[in-house]
Amino acid sequence: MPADSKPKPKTPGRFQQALLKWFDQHGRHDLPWQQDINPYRVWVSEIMLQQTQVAAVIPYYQRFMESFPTVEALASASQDQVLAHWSGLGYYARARNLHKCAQTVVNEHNGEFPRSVDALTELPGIGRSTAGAIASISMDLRAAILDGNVKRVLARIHAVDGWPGQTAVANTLWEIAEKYTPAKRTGDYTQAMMDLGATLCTRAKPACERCPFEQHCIARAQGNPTDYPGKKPKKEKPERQTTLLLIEHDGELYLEQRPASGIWGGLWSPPQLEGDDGGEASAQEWLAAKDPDASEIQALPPMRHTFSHFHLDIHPVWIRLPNKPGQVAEAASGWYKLRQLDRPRSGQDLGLPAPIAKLVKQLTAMRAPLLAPC
DNA sequence: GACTCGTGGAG
DNA sequence: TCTCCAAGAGT
Repeated sequence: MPADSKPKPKTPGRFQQALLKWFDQHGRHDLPWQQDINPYRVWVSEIMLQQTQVAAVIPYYQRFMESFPTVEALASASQDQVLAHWSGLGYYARARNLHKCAQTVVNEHNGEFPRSVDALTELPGIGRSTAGAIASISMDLRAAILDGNVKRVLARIHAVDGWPGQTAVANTLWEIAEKYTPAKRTGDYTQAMMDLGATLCTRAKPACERCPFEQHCIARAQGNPTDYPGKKPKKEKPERQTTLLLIEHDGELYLEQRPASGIWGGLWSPPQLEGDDGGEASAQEWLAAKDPDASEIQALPPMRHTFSHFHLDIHPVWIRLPNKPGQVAEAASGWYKLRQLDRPRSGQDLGLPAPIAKLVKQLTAMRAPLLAPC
């Protein structure tokens, strides 16, 4: 059934008033990015919050703002520094785009974020919804958003069928979102919709009895709010294997920087042998070609890791080079040498992927006596 | 439109 | 242990 033929909820004016009243009483007003609001702070928060829950973002946001309090500070930082602050948060293209965007704002916009949705969308990492959030929350412009919370709330109120990943469904939701977005208190309205979705109109157990729209929600009337929005079609996750070479020499672990794009782009990791069947045999082969004199090699327990679109079995191999590191050390001349194995996520100016950080921590625990901090 | 891109919490 | 998916955007 097309959304247009369905009964419509209350008029926009009533809708917004009810929502804002609820927001004033029950909304969240103490989040870090709701203090000292300006375009820079809101922008950083919105990027961090993409596909990431509030609780996970808060400590990252605070550390980030402490190190990069202004767009100028961020623009003049190195990419390694930025990625180090993002380490463990995931979706690292966000950090690379964030850095690039800061430099664009400083160099081409006089250090000021452009004051329109269209101009904001031109910037790297800022799409339609994030632009709407920045414009409405930090600039008090009338601009709509359509994040996961708003999609869920609107899909339920209007009983919009289908998965929002489909363009037609998304277009329908955008239309509704634009229609409801008020010209006054737009920032509060935006926050209110997200708060409603995050705290009350939740995915699994919506608290309809506390919702300001209870009497006007079609999905509630139908008795099946959790059927909205429609689910994403399932897909099989392919299996991948990798051998991770934990090469240690003279109390240091060798790390190489990953390619700028792709998974963990720009982050640092022990060298990987990708696409093989994994394990000690392939590591032996690799090592033999590089350094016949290598002393000790030991396979560690494999780690299974699930990404959003594939499974990865990591086969770590621990290689301890003799005092004369030979050709491996030569090959590794451009590599980073990690000394503070016990603190892979602090006091460093480069980023490590979360599973790698964990592994390094484990490795340290195994051989702590030999690798005391210098 | 279909893929790619992380991580941790919830169930 | 496994699936699902959260304040999406880029290719």
